[in-house]
Amino acid sequence: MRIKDEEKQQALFEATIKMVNEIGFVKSSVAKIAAEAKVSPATLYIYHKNKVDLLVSTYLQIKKSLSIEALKGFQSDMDVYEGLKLIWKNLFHYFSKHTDYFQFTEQFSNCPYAKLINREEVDSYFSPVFELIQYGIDQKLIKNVDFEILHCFLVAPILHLANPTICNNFTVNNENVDIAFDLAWDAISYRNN
Amino acid sequence: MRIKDEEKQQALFEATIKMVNEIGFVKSSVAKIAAEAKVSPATLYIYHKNKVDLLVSTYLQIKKSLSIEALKGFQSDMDVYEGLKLIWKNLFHYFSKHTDYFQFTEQFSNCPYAKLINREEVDSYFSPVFELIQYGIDQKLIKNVDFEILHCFLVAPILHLANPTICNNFTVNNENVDIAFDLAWDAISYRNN
Amino acid sequence: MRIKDEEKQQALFEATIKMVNEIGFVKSSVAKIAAEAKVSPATLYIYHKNKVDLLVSTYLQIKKSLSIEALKGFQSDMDVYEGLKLIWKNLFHYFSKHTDYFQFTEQFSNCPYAKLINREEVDSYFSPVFELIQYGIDQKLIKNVDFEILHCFLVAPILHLANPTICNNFTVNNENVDIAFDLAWDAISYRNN
Amino acid sequence: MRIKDEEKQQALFEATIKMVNEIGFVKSSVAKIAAEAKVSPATLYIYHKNKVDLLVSTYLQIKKSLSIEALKGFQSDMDVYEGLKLIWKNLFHYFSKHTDYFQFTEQFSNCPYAKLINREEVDSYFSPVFELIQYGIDQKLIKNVDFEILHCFLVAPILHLANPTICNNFTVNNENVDIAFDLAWDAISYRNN
DNA sequence: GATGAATGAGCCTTCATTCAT
DNA sequence: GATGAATGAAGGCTCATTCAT
Repeated sequence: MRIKDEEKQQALFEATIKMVNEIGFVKSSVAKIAAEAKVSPATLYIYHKNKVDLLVSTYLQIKKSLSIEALKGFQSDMDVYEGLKLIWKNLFHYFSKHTDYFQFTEQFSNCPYAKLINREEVDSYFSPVFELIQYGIDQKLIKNVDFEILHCFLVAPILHLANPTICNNFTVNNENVDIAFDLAWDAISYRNN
Repeated sequence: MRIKDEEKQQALFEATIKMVNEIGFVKSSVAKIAAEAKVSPATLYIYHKNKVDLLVSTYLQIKKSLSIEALKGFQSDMDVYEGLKLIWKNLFHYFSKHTDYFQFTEQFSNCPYAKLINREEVDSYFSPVFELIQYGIDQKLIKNVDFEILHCFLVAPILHLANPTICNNFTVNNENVDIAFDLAWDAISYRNN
Repeated sequence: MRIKDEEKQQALFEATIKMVNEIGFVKSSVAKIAAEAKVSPATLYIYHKNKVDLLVSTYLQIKKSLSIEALKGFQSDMDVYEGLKLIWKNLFHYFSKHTDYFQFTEQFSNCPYAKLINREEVDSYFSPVFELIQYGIDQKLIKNVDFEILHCFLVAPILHLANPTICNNFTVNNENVDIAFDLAWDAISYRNN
Repeated sequence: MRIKDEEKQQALFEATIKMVNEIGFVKSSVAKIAAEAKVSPATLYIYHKNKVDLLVSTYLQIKKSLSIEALKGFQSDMDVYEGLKLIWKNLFHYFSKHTDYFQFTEQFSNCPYAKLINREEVDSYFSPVFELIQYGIDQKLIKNVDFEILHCFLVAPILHLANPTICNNFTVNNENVDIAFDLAWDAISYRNN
């Protein structure tokens, strides 16, 4: 008996992302993805129940790895400002390094496949961030407004600026990333003037 | 020669949006869209060169109407804060009223069809906003940072908060919209402490 | 607008029977049937909802035409012996003339597709025969036994003898058909010795 | 070298019959049959050259066991009437006990797989019956007509009445079986009135 | 002997588009 | 202009069979 080939699994993961980014969900057929992964279409079905399962699990795998990278170096006793800035920079770094992964998830979250995701589970990967924000609110460092508002000022700008499909006039470098964070911080933090 | 039927045109527009929102680009076939519009597939080709043309022109039509609504009541001599707030509220209002249009464009902009759009043209619909921001910078009311950064803090949060696919715990009402704008304003405006 | 083509319909009917007889249900793909009918696979789906519908409606059409041929020349006031003999001969004649139709129905009735048929409806095509048998019973010309037993002695032998797949040593000619009917008659009729 | 596992062999035999009866030849894939037998598809190929071989040998095995059961208690010096009646009852008994085996063979004999069977060989299993009929003819107890006619009146009714796919209004019990045999006997025997 | 992995070929069906009326 | 019929190509998926362990 042959054993399941980890390389094929990985090749399918990469091929899926590549094809979806290059030609979109609409034209990314199983045949093309399999060809890109140098695997038979039938083989794909050993690793995934069907096409949707392939796409969903690709998405989840990216989100998982993203959450790990996002929290790299983070400690729960960090200063709120420092903590959020670290995560902000980690996210930009991840998106710059894995533009392809990022593009895939953005396309995914904006199409009906998104409904197939258990949002709570994915959110749980990022719970330390949520806790940090809550701590900031409690400490009156962060405005006490609807959580989604805070969350969106901390996340949406990154997704926007790092996304070359949407925003192609922006250069992601240390300076710009720092500047952008300052805007985010000004948005959410208490002014004590 | 009979004249092209304005009603059919409109029916196709609405059907396209409905189908794409319900089942996504992937499964929205010409046949289904035509059926939804109560029109023959062949008829669709009288109004549009091909499927892509149908989608692209649907997108552009929405963007056009969006820009008109966004600028409703705006005057070029407006105060920067007031002007931006007006537009901010107009946008939220439009997205709440036309959730379906909005969803369509979000799905569109995040998939490869977006490459087919002449971005400059669409941006030109919104040029008064850009000019207002630039004026704010010149007047030292708004931070003098990369334009994309400012732009994204003014737009990305709206797209995030108003999008039920992404953000379903947020209630769009006057109070929340005002609060959110204050965060945006704090993000982009000069602090003079 | 083009109109539905009666010839294509008929070509599909014949092609289905031909393929199923030649290579069986297992290997009779939609592609092969369509090719045999000189029609695109897609065209088949204009005339039939799916493959099963094609097979079922082919079966029903044959059964309908069979019932018409079987009852040709039959009158309700006929002598029981003469009536049954007429039908018996009509059936043999039909099966000899349309061996292909016959083979198709036999293969169909013995496989799970048969479950999809509304038996009562098909039986209703043959109701005059059933009434004649019942009349024979009432007149004490035919044994008063379970109806299925009578029915099977009147039908099963024909299906057996006329079926070249099962019975290839038998020559269907007038003499043999008459002889066979005498056996059937002896089976079902009262002996008054 | 380990020895072939008799249990696996048997499991495949049963699984084949079960699947073919439940979903038909068309949908009975090797994978499904193997799964039903709790065996790997690859294992199946140790016991059978290919899929067709599996089906054919399943058919032959049933036919063999059928012939044994059919002739149980039969002796070559039996009275013609008694002999035929014994076999008639044995057949009904077998078909009632092994409805699944029976259904399989009926489906098999009516589809192109039947061509792969060496008919003479299968017939040879039943040669005592044929000899008995011939003896009956010689003794002028049985009509001297084409052998296939006699054969079909002795066999076709059983296959018809015992087959729930074709005939579902008939109750197989001792009384009905006896009555049916009387019809068969009346069909084939000389009348001496 | 036994097995799950692996596969090219083929399955049924739907696709975007054009034809003929 | 409007339409349902028509289609070759391609869609997702499963097939019978073999491979490698």
